[in-house]
Amino acid sequence: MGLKIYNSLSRQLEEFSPLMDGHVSMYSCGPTVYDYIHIGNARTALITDIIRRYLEYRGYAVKLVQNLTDIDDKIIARAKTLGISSGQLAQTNGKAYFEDTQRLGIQPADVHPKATEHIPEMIELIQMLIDKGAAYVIDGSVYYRVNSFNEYGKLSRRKPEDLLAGARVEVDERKEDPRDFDMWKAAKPGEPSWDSPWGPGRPGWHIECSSMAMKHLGETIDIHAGGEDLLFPHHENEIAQSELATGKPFARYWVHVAFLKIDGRRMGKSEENFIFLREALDRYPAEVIRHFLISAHYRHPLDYSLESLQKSESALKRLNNCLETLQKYHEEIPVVAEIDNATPSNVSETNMNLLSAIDTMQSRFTDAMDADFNSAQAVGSIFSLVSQVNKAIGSSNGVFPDTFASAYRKLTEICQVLGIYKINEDNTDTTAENYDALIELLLEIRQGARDQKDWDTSDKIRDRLKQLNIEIKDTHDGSTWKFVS
RNA sequence: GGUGGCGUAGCCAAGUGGUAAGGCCGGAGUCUGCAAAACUCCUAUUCGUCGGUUCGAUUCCGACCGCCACCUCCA
Repeated sequence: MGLKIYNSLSRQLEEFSPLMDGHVSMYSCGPTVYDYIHIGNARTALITDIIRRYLEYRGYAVKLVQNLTDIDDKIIARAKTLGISSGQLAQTNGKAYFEDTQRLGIQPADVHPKATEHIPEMIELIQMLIDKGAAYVIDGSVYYRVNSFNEYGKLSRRKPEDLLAGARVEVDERKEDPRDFDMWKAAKPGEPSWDSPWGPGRPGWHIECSSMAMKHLGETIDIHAGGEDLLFPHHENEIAQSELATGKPFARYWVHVAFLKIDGRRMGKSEENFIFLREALDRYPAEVIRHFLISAHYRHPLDYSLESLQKSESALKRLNNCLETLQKYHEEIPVVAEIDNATPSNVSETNMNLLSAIDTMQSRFTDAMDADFNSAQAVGSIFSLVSQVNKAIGSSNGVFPDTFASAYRKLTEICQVLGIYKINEDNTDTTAENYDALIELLLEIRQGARDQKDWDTSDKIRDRLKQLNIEIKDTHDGSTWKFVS
């Protein structure tokens, strides 16, 4: 059983096989940086991140390119109201984009090309299209002649007459065909511009992706991802430009991420119903937001609500509790010892069951992700094992520490692919170390009180520590503590 | 008008031509000095409605109802 991807181009689930054995080239349409990104934008970025992580987990070498649209009408307009330059605005928001996505645990792409740094490449591509008769110049702007590409509409399945019937197509009398779109926009007075053979101007949106994808990944790329709203016209136009220029398929697998909704409607910037990713990150740990965003399959709409985030928070707490309990086995058992854990004569049924549950989780996880990156199902496989582990810990008769250690390693390995466990682990540990001795002392005193059934003192210590976000649990093996938020 | 999608327990959400993963919330227990955590049991003979195909459909087909999106910038 291999990996299958739903290809928007064929509208079918297809067996995935990259152009070059073992290597995957992937392009993801990035943000237009006129503002911070909202959680809806983050969904697409996160799915891209997880597809990449999973492909790597499966052994592929992935090259991911994600563009930054740093010049367009909205940037110009926003910069004007703020009284700063477009460049300044783009730079500030571009920086913010990386801050936000990295807080969410999204790994940077291998290349993050900016439109303004690829003007010559775009001019070259436009010129090529003019030379081929696929574009025409009017008043310093260059338009793509949709009629010159007879496969136009193959991605979105739109027929010319359908488009014309829609009353919402902007009528520009200068264009030969209402469907034609601009690849180069002549600058109006006062607008930022770049020199070109057709006069000063700036690139159109679609040309930048064609040009930068081909520059960094070649004429044919394996996977092209983006939000479903980009399917038309953006991706349709990318195909038209690129394929007419090269005569080769532009992207082999088109992946489109469904919308994040809020109150049943699409979360969108023009809707003004969005929540910035950074706002959400201030309220919830990154893992919680990630868990929420992958709790439905990427091709299905997902509704944002406080309640949903809380559900994810509770679910993740369950996962964390389990892993924290397992962690000590992992720390006590050297990894090498794990290899030979088959055997002993006194091997219990619980132990056997747990071992097989670990294998089951592994294969169910892979099957789920192989089925067009079904993250919701994949998460289910993880929680099934969590349940098994908890039962085994509860009974704990005849379960080898090795088995628990092995469960810990497998679970954390899988969680890494989805990024739902300690993705930004680094700072908390040193803080914990500093507190360690101090809290151990308090726990010792408390244990003394408990031995004398002095519950007042015992509970006081627990309650006061709780106020300091330190939670104590009494178990059979003594008391444990941890930071909570 | 054109195109596409969705409707599964109180909520969120997988899934399959043979009778429903997982999570959350709630209730009752077990454990515990009490908490916390965990465990057990309870919570869909049923998958929007009505028909059809089939030995059998939630899963295939058709109609209908409801919701959403794209066709204009938007992940």
